[in-house]
Amino acid sequence: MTALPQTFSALSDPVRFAMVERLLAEGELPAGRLGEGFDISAPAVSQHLGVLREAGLVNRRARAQQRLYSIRPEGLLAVANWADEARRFWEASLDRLEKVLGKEAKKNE
Amino acid sequence: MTALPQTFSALSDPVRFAMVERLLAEGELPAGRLGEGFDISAPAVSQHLGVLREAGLVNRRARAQQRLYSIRPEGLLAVANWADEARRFWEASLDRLEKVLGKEAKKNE
DNA sequence: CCTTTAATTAAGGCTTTACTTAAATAAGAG
DNA sequence: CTCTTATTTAAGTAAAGCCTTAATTAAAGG
Repeated sequence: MTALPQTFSALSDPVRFAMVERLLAEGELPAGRLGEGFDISAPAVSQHLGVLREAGLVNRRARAQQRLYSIRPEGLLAVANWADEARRFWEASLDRLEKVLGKEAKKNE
Repeated sequence: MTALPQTFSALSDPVRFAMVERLLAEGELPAGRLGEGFDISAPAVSQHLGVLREAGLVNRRARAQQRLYSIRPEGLLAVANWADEARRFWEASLDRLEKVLGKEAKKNE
């Protein structure tokens, strides 16, 4: 049900990851500006943005010839929630481990 | 320095993602059991686990012929921290947006 | 020892991904 | 209209990813 692997796939490319970070830090930006600093062609930039859009990580709207991209919180929220849930799991594991260690300690008293 | 794209890449495959979830839910498991239910060969399982290990998401230890895998919290913690930081960014964006909307509302009073 | 069990490494094939250049679309400027 | 600006779509290529079978490593059991 959760399309998390697709979200992770979109974020697994360094260029796309940097684009997302840039959008987080600077807010809405046109495709052109999002391509700055990467030394790849404009079509490559457009294709990367297409992947992010497909994964539900960004919104797009038109302003004249520009296409303005912005973060779509839902996608990142899904990541945050999953990672948080994961943390609860391993904290539970640590608790179980502590209990075991506690018993071991008692044994050695 | 954050190798987050590599972490995301490791989690972008449905098989590996499921393996991580299984390790979270059940704790340490041998390679053989982690391959159950996927209809892929043992080498494929081993290669997936190699990717997870390379990305710092799992630990491995030996017990007889078995190789026992378990979650390495640091990797997932990095994801959780990043997603959390990201949330703060877009919440800040929303605050900015609300301020603008507030001004608009006053205009229309 | 020899066999079984568990997993890995090696080698090769097929598919997907990330890039390129060229062509197309679309809006504003002259 | 025509030209420029911004971006996308199309088509092709090289690299990376995931899988397979075969061979290898390593420990345990008879």
